[in-house]
Amino acid sequence: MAPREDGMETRRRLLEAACEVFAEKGYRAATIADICGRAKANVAAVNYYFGDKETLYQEAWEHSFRQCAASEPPDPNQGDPEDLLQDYIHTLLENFAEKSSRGYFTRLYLMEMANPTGLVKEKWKKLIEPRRQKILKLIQTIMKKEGVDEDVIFCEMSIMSQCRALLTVSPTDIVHLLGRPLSAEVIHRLADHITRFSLAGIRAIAQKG
Amino acid sequence: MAPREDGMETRRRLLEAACEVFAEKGYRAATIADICGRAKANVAAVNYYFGDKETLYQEAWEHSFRQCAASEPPDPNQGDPEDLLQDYIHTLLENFAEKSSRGYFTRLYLMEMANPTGLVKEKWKKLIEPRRQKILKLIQTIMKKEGVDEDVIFCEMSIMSQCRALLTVSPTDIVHLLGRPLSAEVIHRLADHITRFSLAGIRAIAQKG
Amino acid sequence: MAPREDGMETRRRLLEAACEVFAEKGYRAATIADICGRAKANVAAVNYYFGDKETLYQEAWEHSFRQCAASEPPDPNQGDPEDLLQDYIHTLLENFAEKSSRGYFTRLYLMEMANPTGLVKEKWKKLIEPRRQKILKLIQTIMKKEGVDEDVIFCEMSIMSQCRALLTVSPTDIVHLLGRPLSAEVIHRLADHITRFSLAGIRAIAQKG
Amino acid sequence: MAPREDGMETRRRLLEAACEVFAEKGYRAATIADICGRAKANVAAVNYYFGDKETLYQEAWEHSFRQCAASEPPDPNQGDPEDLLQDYIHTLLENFAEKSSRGYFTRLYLMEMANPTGLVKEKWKKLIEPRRQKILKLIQTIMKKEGVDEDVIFCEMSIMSQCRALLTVSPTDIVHLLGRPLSAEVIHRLADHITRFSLAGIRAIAQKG
DNA sequence: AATGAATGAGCCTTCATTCAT
DNA sequence: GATGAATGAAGGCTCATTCAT
Repeated sequence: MAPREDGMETRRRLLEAACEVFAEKGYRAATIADICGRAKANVAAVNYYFGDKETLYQEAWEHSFRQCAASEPPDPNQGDPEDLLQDYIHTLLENFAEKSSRGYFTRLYLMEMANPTGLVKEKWKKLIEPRRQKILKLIQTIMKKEGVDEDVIFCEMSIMSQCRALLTVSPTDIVHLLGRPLSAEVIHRLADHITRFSLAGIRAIAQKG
Repeated sequence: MAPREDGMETRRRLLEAACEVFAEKGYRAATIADICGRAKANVAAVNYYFGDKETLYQEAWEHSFRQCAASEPPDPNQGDPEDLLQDYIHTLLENFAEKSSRGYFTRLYLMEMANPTGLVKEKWKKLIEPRRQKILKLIQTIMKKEGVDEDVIFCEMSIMSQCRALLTVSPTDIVHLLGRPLSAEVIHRLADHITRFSLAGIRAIAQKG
Repeated sequence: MAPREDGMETRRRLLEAACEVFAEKGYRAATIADICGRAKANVAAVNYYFGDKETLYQEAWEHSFRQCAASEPPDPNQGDPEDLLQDYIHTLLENFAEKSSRGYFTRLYLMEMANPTGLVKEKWKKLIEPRRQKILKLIQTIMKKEGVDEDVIFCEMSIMSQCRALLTVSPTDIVHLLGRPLSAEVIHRLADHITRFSLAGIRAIAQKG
Repeated sequence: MAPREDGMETRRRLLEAACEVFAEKGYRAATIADICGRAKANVAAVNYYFGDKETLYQEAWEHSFRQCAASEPPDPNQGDPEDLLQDYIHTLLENFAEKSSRGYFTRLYLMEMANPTGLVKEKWKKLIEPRRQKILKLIQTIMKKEGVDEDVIFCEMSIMSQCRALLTVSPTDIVHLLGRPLSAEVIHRLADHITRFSLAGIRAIAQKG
């Protein structure tokens, strides 16, 4: 009945749906039936195209990461390091708040951190680590350090954990925490806050010795 | 083999096991059979003592929180606010790093934030909110503000999210991130880092106006 | 703590509660926990006093029957047979409509007919059959027959099934069926109807030959 | 061993088995495992085709009703009303006595009346009520009444409850009650009895005013 | 004598996966 | 190549019953 739509089209829809559902419910709570339903595909489609749920999750993880290219960290040499950090924080937070497909990855990422499935260790190394190295480099530059030492690592942790905080509050809690819904404007102010707070922190750490 | 330990003993064992399993696997992935197995009790014991899995989870949440009493935030009038904050951050991180039962709560807490079950809203209000208010007060004092405004809220978020960062890294990742296992000594240095970083951040925010 | 209240008192309360719950929910849906709860007794009490759920049901069956002594059928020689039948039908219907403990038996009886547990066959023979014989005798007298033949048996069935009809309509359905709640007055009119309808029926059958 | 009978075949077998088991044991006592066993299907088949036990019960209710199409009540204008009533009563009783699948509905119906699950209210309205209206009309015609008043409703109750009486006696009891197994010939005589008894009853009620 | 604690068996349901077409 | 049909394994929950005191 349905025209032969090249197969890869169904596969792509499954991937999109998987990102959506996994990001929404987490690995365990997400069901293949739900994913296939949203992709308007048969329940057997996941096994046909991906083999099993685990593989689908891994593929969805990478897929959502690729969609989210905007969060590519800046090269420390492309401008003033502090400005670059500020821009990156803003981009990251906007990305986190994003409801569209570009926002899936950040949820998948956080869930994996808080409640690891252990399924994406390889992807993590392949996709996350290189970016982290770039951030470390940027912070190192700001701190005017020779290499990436513990201070740099700690500062990166401080900055990134603040950015992630946005993910750990549910929309309803945000109203209570911040007294209003999370508008683009509040996101912007929060990004400013994190930047100002962190640059001061970085400087304090850089000068501590 | 030895029943009749007069009830509350079995109940206590179930609660301990529940904390352990929920903290390890999350609400969904945890099974009653696993919990009862570790508590050396029958699968029906959960129903007998708690009614259902949801109630057990809620009780485990509160139980693990009570075990974690060391995290009681300081009163802003009990000494120099900055010293109090430093002490609190140290206590918190030691608590977080704790592998024993006192450490369960922090994992349960983070999982609930990243992947909410929606089952602990009441407990949250009762247990978490009062402490948060104390921290806000302490930060407000440090910032020499009249009341708790957005700056104070953002600063609290910055500090707490840094402390929680310790939770979002799995033990194996820690080796890669920090280059060595998480010793008490590293925890101490990290607490120092967060304190120094955050006090500088707070000051920068307080003076921004 | 509780004073030693003779034990048999608890047993009696269990029996009352069992009648109530079995009549309300049927054998399967009734739970020992519910019965013991209403009797303010321990869950183990039923097994202690009655051995098991089946025996409790049988005892409750007989107990509720004994409570319901008003439905003792009349002796055909105690007055005008048609008047006696009329009185009996009225008594029966009032009994059926009864909400108090006297009304339990009629529900237990009907449920057993419609959905037999097979547990009360002996009780049935011992308690129900003798009454049935009396009714048959009464009808035989009205029909001026020499003995209990098929006509008499069929007439008894006709009359009793009409009386039982009251049980097969739930309170809410009654509103729709009869257009109003089942008041004592409607019960009375229904008893009049059944009497008039049945006496005419009996006469028609008696004269058919 | 032979799957792929193209779906509806297994579904049909489940429905048949469900009618059988529900009619035999009632809603609560019937188990999905038993039903699937008789339908030679996996326990998960019920969930696959019907979603849950409740829906299966509702579908079985309607299915058994459709099988039982012979019980369509007559139109009062299609002939002599008294003859039509006689024919209908005969049809009904033959239907009730039926041991094959056509007889399931009457048991399901009576069980629902005596021990309501509350699950078939909609089906009841859709399937039972229209028929009842037809019977009421027929009785009204016989009584030469202008409309359906309480007398008509009471007469319908008297007639239908007599017909249903056949259901409330178990096959073994029938031997004791009627002195012999329920042969087609006895059914026929019982139908004659109910007709004669009821027509006399109706006339007595119609003339009472 | 009487009871709170504890258990095992069974039920309904969910869900990833497999199979025949 | 792609899908509807079908299944097995496992989980949560209920409940009558038993046990130790």
